[in-house]
Amino acid sequence: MTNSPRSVSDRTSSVGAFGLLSEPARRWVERQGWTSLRDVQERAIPAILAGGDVVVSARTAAGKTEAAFLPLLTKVEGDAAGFRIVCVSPLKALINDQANRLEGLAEACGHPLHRWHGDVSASAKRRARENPSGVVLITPESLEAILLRQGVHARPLFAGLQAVVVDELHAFIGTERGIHLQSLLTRVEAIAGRDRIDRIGLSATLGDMALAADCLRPGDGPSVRLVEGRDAGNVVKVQIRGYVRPTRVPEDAIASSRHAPGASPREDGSDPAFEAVVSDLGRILRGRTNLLFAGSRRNVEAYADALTTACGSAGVPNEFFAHHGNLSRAHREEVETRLRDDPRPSTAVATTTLELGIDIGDVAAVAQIGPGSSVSSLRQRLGRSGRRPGTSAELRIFVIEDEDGPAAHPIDRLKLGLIQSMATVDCMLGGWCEPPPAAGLHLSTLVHQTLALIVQTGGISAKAAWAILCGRGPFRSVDRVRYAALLRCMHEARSPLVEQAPGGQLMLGPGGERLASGHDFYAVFVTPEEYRVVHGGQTLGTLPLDRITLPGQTMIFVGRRWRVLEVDADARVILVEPTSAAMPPRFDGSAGPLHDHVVAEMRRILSGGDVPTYLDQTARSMLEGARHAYRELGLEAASVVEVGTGVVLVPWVGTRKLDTLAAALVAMQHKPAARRHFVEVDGCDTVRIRRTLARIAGGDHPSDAALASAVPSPAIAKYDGWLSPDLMRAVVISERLETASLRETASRVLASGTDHEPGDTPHRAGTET
DNA sequence: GACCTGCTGCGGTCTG
Repeated sequence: MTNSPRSVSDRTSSVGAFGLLSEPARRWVERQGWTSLRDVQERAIPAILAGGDVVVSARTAAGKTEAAFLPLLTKVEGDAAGFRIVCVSPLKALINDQANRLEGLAEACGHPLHRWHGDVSASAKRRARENPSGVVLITPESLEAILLRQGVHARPLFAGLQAVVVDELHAFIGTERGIHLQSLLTRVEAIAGRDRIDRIGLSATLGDMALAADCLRPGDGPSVRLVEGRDAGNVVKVQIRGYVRPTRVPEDAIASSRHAPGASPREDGSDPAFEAVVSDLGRILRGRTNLLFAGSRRNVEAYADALTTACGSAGVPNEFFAHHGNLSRAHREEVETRLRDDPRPSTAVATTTLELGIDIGDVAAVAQIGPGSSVSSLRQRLGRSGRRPGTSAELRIFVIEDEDGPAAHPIDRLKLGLIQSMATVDCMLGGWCEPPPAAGLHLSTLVHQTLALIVQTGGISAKAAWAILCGRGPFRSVDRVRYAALLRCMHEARSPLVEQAPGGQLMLGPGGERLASGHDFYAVFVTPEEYRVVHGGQTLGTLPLDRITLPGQTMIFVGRRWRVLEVDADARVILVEPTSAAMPPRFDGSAGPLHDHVVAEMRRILSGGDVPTYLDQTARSMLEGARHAYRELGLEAASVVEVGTGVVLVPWVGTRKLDTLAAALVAMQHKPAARRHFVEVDGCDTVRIRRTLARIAGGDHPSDAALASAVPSPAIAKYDGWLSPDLMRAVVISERLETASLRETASRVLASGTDHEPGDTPHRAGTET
């Protein structure tokens, strides 16, 4: 948006939407010096002025915020007390960004703007509560806090509400927090005594926008109007670079030649493949502003440290800075500010923390270690680069694969990290991205919302609670019978969460009182307890509590090396001092689900013959080797490979179907382990597994409930622990498994192996070369 | 075989 002598009103082509705005809003636009409204604004303004629910989608920095607030502030009216517009945002940092952006516009239109989140002073919130008006920017958790703590007194705050805006709608889709938000919006409508209050969703462009509409108005997605920004994306330059990690040398060889080049990869950084990646990263990224997505916090620390060290060795100033969720807010803001405002080149080495809409400006290039978690994440990341007209987005993916060796697992020869990277890129270039998971039962969050509704109302009948949460709200797949079962197990907990008063009203039991009065009740997600890492009185960040840390131990953190001085278990503080040698700390976590479509693309790549130009020389020869191994392992024909004392099943399906197959095999007395792309079954041969798979394919397999019982450690969500085994199984069936696909998955493994009837000589994967 | 997000109100003490 550059200054220009010509204002919007001079241009007849823009008079359409511009002319619909109120005079103060038009004057504000002119004062910005905009020469025209953006495409998405042109089309969103009439849609929002017409009323009803609207999803506005466009790429980052396309002007979505103004596209929503120009028309909303134009039509908001009435002098009665109460908030006119509530805008819910997933991050405190985004609320602060938005407030700076919207303050002038809101003021010009005569409406006050309130920020409302945990870092906003209690006095500012009290002022807003006592004199509610205009626009409030708020987090879901703070909205929950208002409903909980104000109870019936919250009604005047929302009675005159004219619209709800959901910022970064895509960040809520398919998540537990998204269900919470949907329930909150229903409760706000109920407390305002209104059937519907207009909802405006601001979203990144997704593969299927109908799913965003369903998220904005659960149960009535088709009534939501979609406005998609048409700003053309810039040219994308992609490269996938391969790196071979040499085979681990035998133990005695390590003992005799510990420092020999090409020896076994070690965690202290003497892994030659890691060093080659670091050296190329330094060469490619230095001198510009970039993002490097390293995948895990541990990798972020390892790469940031190695790149910083390399800068030191080269005698140049450091340009590489770690950024992840365990680092202090102050440090992260410093990195964000440097990326955005500092002319000096810098690269943030980050996890997913820099994927969301935090304003860091345009970066020159995006680099990534490994395939990443999904196509939609890759798209978000790439959207950070090449936004200026005339520039192109640059993406480089660095993939390390082990060298084929005598001790290697046969499946490793397929180079699935490289193949998944290629599949993810191909899906993205083809315009596809993952849809959110099908709606589950979300009973953990229903436990939370039931408690919250009781606190908010001071007591409510089961019938009325069901009507709001399940009838109108997001828990539509929970019928009255199942809700009664849920209330029963909430009541039968060792310390009851709910009790029934003589009049039939639901009240909190002692267990419910304890949960609802706790500080962490406002959020529906769990956070593990953590130690604060402190140096010289400054908090550097936090580390998970379960990590055993002892004085004298060294670690890499914030991209620098430290020695632990003291661990204070009571205060949960780790005191550290700088040191010279260290290893990155471990964090825990598990991988997210892989979609069927990406896995199908992987198979297409392995069975195909064309070599994409985006591969570098090493990646090309890796692909050639992987295709050779694919044929040699017989995977063109069969999806069963004998390995060691067991078999590997490769049905080429995504995580949920793979987990379902593994659960069925457990229930049928096998010993499977579901890996990222395949299932390993120990102590079993081809004949026996084919017999089992044939039974499954024929429909002779355990019931859904038996499959759910075979899933290890099913409790994941915050209040899962309060569900009965029956309800927990129902949750697992609806959210973790795809039982309807089981017969087909088994058939896929069998059907591709029609050349190998039971009794045929099975294909034997040689571990010899 | 990963990541990220959030948080009230009250009563006490201190300061200008």
